[in-house]
Amino acid sequence: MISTKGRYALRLMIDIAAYSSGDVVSLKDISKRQDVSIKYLEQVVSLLVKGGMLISVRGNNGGYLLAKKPSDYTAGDILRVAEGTLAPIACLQRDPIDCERQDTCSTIEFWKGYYKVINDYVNNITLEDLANKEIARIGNDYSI
Amino acid sequence: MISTKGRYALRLMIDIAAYSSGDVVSLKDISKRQDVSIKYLEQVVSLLVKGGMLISVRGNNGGYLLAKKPSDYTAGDILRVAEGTLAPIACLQRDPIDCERQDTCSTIEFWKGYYKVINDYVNNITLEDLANKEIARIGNDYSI
DNA sequence: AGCTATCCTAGTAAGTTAGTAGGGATAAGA
DNA sequence: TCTTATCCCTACTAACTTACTAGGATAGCT
Repeated sequence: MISTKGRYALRLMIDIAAYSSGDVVSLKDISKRQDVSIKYLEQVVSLLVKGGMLISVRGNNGGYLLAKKPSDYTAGDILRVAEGTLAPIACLQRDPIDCERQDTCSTIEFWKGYYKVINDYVNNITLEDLANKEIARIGNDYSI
Repeated sequence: MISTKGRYALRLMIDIAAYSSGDVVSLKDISKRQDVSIKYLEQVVSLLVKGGMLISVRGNNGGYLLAKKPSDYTAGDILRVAEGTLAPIACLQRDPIDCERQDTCSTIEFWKGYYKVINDYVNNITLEDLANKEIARIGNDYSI
């Protein structure tokens, strides 16, 4: 299963994409909207900064900015930075495959295919796609 | 990630499909071929018997038999019995979805799609497909 | 009865998860 | 310059999961 690190990372990126209008977004605000403690978000966001997904601005009135346009991130990029890997089994984590049983393994092709459908899915959904849904939702709520 | 329970369950089912010719296959033999301890296989196989995937025969010369034709199992059937669920996030485990944030969740549709591509993949590969590859491999090895 | 299987329950070391906690560094604004 | 809001970094921990090992009960063939 995808851990909270990956799930929160995705929500955090969507939140920044949806609520930033060029200026920084603080963890305090994200924490309120996403209902996750600032302290835990700090750890999640740290992975995203190190992974080049976000730019941080320190000091008073600091916060985070997207490093790229929302359309330039895929869900896969974000999840891989937060989760480490999306591989279903350990021996697929590295390319070329690192497994001594490889030649006699009756399931490796099956797992490669499994990994491929996941990658094809997450690599074809952008942060823009996800953020647009969120923006639409916020819009709908306001209009009630 | 898929745990050893799921991975071994798949290999165990393929092993039985490939090596049984109507008669039972013992854990002792599977253990040798798959290089997994009998004691651990006992636990894996127990899930498969309870899940209706295998029929067990006790006593001397006992072992296990497929409950159905190899073409009547999908990889998904086997993995779900061994792993419990293939859902990427907890709130998708039950249908209908069991999550209080559901209406305001900006990622639920993304995760539903993620789950769907996995299910589509594993539900369209049968044990027969997997066992045929293994049988071909054994054949190739013998012919060297 | 004895042998060889499956069956069932318990235990456990190591690792992971999902956080909390404390304090330091930095920069804007009063 | 001082305060304060913010990010940054490390450590800690309770609960859970994983990947087994171990011991003994049960069943059935010879």
